[in-house]
Amino acid sequence: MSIYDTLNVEQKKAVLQTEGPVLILAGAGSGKTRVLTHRVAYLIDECGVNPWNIMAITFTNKAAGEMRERVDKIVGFGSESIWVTTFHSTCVRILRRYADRLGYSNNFTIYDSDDSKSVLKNIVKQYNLETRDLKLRQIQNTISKCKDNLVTANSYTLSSGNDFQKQKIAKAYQEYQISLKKNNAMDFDDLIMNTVILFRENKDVLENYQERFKYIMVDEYQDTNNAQFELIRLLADRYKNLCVVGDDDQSIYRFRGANIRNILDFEKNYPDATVIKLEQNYRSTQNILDAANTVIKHNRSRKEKALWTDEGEGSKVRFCEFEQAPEEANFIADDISNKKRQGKLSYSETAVLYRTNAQSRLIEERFVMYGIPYNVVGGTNFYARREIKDLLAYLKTIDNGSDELAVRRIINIPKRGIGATTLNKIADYAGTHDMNFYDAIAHANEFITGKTVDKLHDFDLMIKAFRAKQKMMSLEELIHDVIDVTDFEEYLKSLEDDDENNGSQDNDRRQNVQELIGKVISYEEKADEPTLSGFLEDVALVADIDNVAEGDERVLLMTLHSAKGLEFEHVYLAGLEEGTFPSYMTINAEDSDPMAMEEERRLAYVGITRAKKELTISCAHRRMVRGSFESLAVSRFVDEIPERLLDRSGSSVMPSFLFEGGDTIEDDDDYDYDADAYMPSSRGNNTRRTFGNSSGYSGSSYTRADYADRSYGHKNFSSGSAYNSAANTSSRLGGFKSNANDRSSEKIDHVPGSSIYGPVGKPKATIGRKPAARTPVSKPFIAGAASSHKSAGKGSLNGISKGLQKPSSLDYKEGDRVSHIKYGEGVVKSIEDGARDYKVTVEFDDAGQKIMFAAFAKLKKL
DNA sequence: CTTCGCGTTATTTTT
DNA sequence: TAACGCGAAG
Repeated sequence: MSIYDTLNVEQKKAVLQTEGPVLILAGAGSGKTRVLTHRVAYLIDECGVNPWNIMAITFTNKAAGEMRERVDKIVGFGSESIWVTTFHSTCVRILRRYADRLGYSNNFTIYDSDDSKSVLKNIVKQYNLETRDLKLRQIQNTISKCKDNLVTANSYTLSSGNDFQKQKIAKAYQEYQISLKKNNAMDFDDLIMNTVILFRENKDVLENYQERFKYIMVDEYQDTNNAQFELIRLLADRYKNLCVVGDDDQSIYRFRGANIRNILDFEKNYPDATVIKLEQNYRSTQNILDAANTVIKHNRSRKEKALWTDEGEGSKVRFCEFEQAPEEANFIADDISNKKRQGKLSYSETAVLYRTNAQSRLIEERFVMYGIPYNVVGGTNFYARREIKDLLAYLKTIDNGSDELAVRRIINIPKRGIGATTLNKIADYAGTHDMNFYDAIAHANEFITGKTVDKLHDFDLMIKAFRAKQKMMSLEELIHDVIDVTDFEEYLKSLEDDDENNGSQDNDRRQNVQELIGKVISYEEKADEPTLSGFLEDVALVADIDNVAEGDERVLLMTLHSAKGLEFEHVYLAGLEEGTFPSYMTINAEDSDPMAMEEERRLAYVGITRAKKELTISCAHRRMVRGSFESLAVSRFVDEIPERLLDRSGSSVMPSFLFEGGDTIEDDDDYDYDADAYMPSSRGNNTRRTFGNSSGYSGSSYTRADYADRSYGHKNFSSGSAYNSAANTSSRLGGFKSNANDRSSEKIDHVPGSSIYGPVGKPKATIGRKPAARTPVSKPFIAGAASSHKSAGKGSLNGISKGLQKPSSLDYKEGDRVSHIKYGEGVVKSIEDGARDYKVTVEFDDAGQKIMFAAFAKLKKL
């Protein structure tokens, strides 16, 4: 029996059809990766194709990595010479060889969207291009869209005609490209477009690659944009052995230029294409598939198909409605923790999906309270974090002096007293003397006087020293040296003080730096010939999802977009409300752009089909949206699921009378922390049911007494919870909280209209412990790097263990003399209770006054 | 040059 | 809500 006998009829057909264009319409969970890998094996083993001639393209490194792994397993020999990569890295590889043909040097840098935004910002400012109805963001989007469609700056300019707005954008586009070239940089979109241009203008290069890639496979084809389509078309033009795999129902990247017509019109572009539909699903239960099928049926632009399984019905899709968003979050945490305790679920097989990243916050808070370990995928990309970008800018400057953006970023980090005026002078000089920004610094004495010259000179010397050292050092040593020489620690400290002051607590910065070092180390281990440029390139093309470690005993929180391609036994789809999902942007644009709603629906389809065994959908009728409260109706996508598939018994909607009267929630900024004062519990007998339709209110059977009763249920919760922080427990007894770490006690009673929502005004009332910091305590990238190396952050620092780590007291107090490893001895001036840790102010004998975190400062009492 | 504080404003998804 | 930009003051 051969490996191909394990495939079903359609899958087999897809594997055996090796010649000519092939379109595989692979529904969610239909085993497309299996098909692709088997197809590769078949080409090599049975058709005698040289692995060298095979290319498989995906969108994310993660997908590429998985494919690579599986191909390696199934292909005996030579699998390493198959190109299994992403679109972007494919293009980088090609451009590294031939960028000179486009007037770039081959060691060009890659700009992420932040980088390109700041380049654009300068241009927009310089030429006064921003107006009331033309914002930077819009300009950036338009330029990006142009590139997705292979419209160059010149052709856009020609097409702008008399349109004033277009002319402005055209000017920005032109100048932007000039800047990029001057900086020897390409943005993400350039990578694709420039490769296409390279191919179009250099027949020899194109032919070279056409000969090489005789068999091309493209995964997630529904997400290709026009430039990617053209890239593939060119490459496959000679042999036409192009196999694309995708699912039009999972096309969710239109906003990024993906063109669903690429997959819908494949047969038009390749009339002799073989089309194969994979509809048997090996992932989910029939109920889940039915829900997905009926929802997606509401779309018009799609190829008819329906998923089925022979795995059986499974349980119904649970739909739970809540009055307030925090209740919803609480329900999810409670439900997961119950099921976990009963052995019905494993964290690693559980995910919470939502439409927007902002929604993770409430859920994280609850997870911390319940002690549920989790990872948040997405949000701010690791490499977009300030301290990481700063360090990378140093490395970029050392690597490639023509990257003005990088130089500008670090020239005054840490503060060196080099300000805007000086930067402008440097830029002017560079401009008039036709040299790049960094090189102009060496001529500072020609256009600047006084102390600033010395400062610039020092900076220049420092960079040059790094460059010299780089030749003798490993990358790891280099980055350590940069951190030492620049006193980066001190800089981080100042950042963390800021973090505290403005309430944002993105302060795992030190850990992030450790993480970056870990990535440097693992890069050096895995790369054949590690170079600084190589590292920077690796780093430029990673997405957050790439670092998600599987099998971690953690619940994953992520957006629906990030979840594509993944599967979990238990999936919680949160925030199914009109305005949240579908997003209000889409609803507003419904008339002018009906396709947007279809895309939103596909997103719902993606979400539903992530679930293997159990799907729980939830919504809240009121939710805080950018600072104010909004009332929201149940999402149309819920209504599109047939009633027979739904189990609505978990709902818990508060009666509307609680919101009547003068006590408007909008006025109360403590609301979101205090919501658990009325938190219902699905445990025990306290669960109430809401009957009737999705409006939620009409069927409510609550009374005031019920409500009080539910608050009582709250107490049950705390004693039975796995989370046993003293602070947390005490908060629930009799409505008083008495938290050792809190400065005051506030009464919380359960009477509607008074302080259910907490006292008005500052200081913020906190129940139990303080809410989770905005930034999750542990990040996916930690797991990623930790698995590859022994780097810091490896520990089991999930939300809760960190929460409990906080010492209940310090062994020193105000007025005590303490010693610090770096600053020597001093006197404690004050101790303040910060969100995560104590903030200690110390007046050092030599170093002066410093504010530091207790856990980090490791002060010793004398 | 740097810091602070105020007013404004923008809100989706991200390779 | 939070991030940003701007102007004024140190």
